[in-house]
Amino acid sequence: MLDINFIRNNQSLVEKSAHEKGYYDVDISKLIELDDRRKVLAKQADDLRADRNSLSAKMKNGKPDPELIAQVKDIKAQLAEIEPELSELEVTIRNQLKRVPNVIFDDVPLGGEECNAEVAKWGEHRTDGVDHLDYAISRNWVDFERGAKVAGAKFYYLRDELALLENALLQFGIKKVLEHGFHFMTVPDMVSSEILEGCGFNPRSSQQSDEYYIEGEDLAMIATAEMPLTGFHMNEIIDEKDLPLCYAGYSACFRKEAGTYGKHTRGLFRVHQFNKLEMYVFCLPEKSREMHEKIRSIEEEIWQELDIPYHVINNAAGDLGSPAAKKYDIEYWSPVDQKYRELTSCSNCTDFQARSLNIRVRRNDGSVEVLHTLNGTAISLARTMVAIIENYAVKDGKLRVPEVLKPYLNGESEI
RNA sequence: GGAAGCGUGGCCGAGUGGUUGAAGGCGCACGACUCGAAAUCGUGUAUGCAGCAAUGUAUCGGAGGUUCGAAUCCUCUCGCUUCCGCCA
Repeated sequence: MLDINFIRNNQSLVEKSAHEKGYYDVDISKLIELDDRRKVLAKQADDLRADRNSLSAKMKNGKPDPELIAQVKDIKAQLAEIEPELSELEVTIRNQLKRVPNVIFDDVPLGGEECNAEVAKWGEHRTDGVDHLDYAISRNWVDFERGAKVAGAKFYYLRDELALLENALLQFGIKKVLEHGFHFMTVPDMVSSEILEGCGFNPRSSQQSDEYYIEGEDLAMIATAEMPLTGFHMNEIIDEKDLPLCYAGYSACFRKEAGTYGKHTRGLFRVHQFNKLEMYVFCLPEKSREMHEKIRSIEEEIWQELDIPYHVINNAAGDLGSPAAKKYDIEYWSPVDQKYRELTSCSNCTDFQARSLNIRVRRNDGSVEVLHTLNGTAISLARTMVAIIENYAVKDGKLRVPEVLKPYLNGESEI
């Protein structure tokens, strides 16, 4: 969430960003009015408490004075009138505040998805591709039918070489993130609502929530390791000298994907459960733009080494989530569909998530401020396998193995 | 799941209901000493909110309650540890 004082001082900017992102359901002026009221009440309550405290202090020697006690009781009565409204107001303000999206950077294209700007392009488009699902089924590498039998549509089994390919990709991904100084981690696959909402995801009550929730518990299955990685440092103050903190979390990811039926749902591209290696960075505010470029370059490096043609887009405002100030997507060129498809994304969330979860930095000079967080996909395995099959499979033949994956597949050049 | 114990500042660790936002130590910062360093000594060192500031106020896992006054008492709750049960 944003800082209420920032919102006060930059009201039009905040409103403009919310509008550009496309969800504009919070009345900023009203929010500021609520906070005005909160300040007045808080001041009154503080003054009353000051009176109460000084009167109480007069009775410190164990000599209760009926006169003073009566006065204190009167003050308590006044407090009792203010406090409920004050605490209710604080909750309301926080809830409203959580709904105000992060401000976009000035180099984010305005408009909707159609305004996404291509900022880089790599590789030669292949003209012939192999449909990944037909191919994988023909090799008996994937089983959606039995997946549906045990868990429902969009659940699947991977087997034999494809399951081994997934493992090889993970090993390759781990190697890459280690090379770039990330700490490899495995994480809880469930998080509490506090973490989920602090990351800027829609709450359980929301119609748009994409998460699976555990009945009777304040828990959700994670949609990305970004969730537990953000929560990792909740309520902590990190010394400046320890930043940046770079983590790469591997987890299963669970998404309901409600309402996406019909949008390229075939096969492994959009499923309810997949595995992903996610990069996550906590850094100084003035370093986050630079770090964002670094994460993007790592992602590009991965696709180049896998030799998958791609382009990078700077997502337009209407395509950004609530927490992101700027986001890059890497889309690979699908030779089957003759178009680009999303493979990874990386976002600079500035201080948006960190403020919600109270994650701060203690500067060398002793001052404390909210730090910045960023996240980026290292490798999303199911989708990457789609891209690899499309680019590397030989129709009615074997799957050629990308050079960098050979070490993890017994040195085989085809499987 | 049953029983017991414990949750205090960046960390460790004191804390008879009343100058306790909190002793002491560690760590850290600055200063002195030194050619420099180590050691030593001195000073400082939680966060939120309001305020230009002085300062006020809140916070000792969380939420309620008792009291003129709660880190200290009561209730609930969450987490951790240990023992038992169960189990990859």
